[in-house]
Amino acid sequence: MHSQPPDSADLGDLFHAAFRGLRRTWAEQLSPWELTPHQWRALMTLMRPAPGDPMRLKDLAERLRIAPRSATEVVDQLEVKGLVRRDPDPTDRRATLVAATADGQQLFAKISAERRGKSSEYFARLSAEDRAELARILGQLRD
Amino acid sequence: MHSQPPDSADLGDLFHAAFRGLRRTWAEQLSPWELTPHQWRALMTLMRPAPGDPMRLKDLAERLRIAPRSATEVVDQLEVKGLVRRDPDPTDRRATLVAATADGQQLFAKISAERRGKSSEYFARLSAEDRAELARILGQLRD
DNA sequence: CCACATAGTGAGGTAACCTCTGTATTAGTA
DNA sequence: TACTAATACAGAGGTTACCTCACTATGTGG
Repeated sequence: MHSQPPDSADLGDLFHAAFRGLRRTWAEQLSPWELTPHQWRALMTLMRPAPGDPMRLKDLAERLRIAPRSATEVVDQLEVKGLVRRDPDPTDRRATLVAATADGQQLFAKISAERRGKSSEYFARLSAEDRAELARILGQLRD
Repeated sequence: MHSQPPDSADLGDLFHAAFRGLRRTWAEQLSPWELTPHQWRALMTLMRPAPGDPMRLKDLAERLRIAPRSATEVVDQLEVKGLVRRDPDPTDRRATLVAATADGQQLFAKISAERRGKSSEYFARLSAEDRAELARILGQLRD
């Protein structure tokens, strides 16, 4: 009579706890490089299509699923650190193209390697099956 | 050659997206009552053991997995709304006991009912099996 | 009784968002 | 072609949900 199935409250709580754990782990892993998880995600997104490939601020925002204004912000931060560069879009003078600098690309490679090597990955404690399962379920939630 | 397994970056992204969705959904559902998700979680936690049961601020913080100072804050907010009351702990004059007021209990009941009825629950789009699976996997992550 | 720990809070800070407004610039219509 | 509407970005300012550090009032163990 007491083993109620995981209701929404519990799931929400679990989700909340797990997410906070993920954030904390990321923050710790990134702290040696003085990058916040947010900045890392942005840099990663900029590297997605191809390492030096420029992207409009607006598109970056879309991929990060944040408001364009918020993309401006994170690009500002990365620009100050010299990891990305803003260039005017030659085809549209309203737009600015953002691209990772050589420094940015190097840092990205270094951190990626370190993370892969360390396997201090947050999700490492899950089996491969569970990771796949989690990805599948989260995919359903996103839609 | 293109269906790479969900690597950490993807999982992190999926997680991020899903969590933001959850937050947004909650915020929308709670907005008619002018409660933030955080406040709702705190109120819910206070109702956990038993509806009128007082709890030390410190214990509330522990259950919410936040710093005691942050619990002070959310209790302040709920107190202003009259949903929660602070009383001195008779057994320890350093401590304060927090308990949901009658208003708080009523609001909790009303919102709980509404949410259950509406089934506009964020996790409703998942099958029962997937919800259980998700809970199991998230539980492993929390440890 | 004295050192130390503990409970809560004031002060102040940060990350990661947001909206609203304004200014270029481009695109669509008449 | 003129003129209006939409778009891209950034300035200003706000919010949520946290945090640490320092302080005060208590309680506890030697």
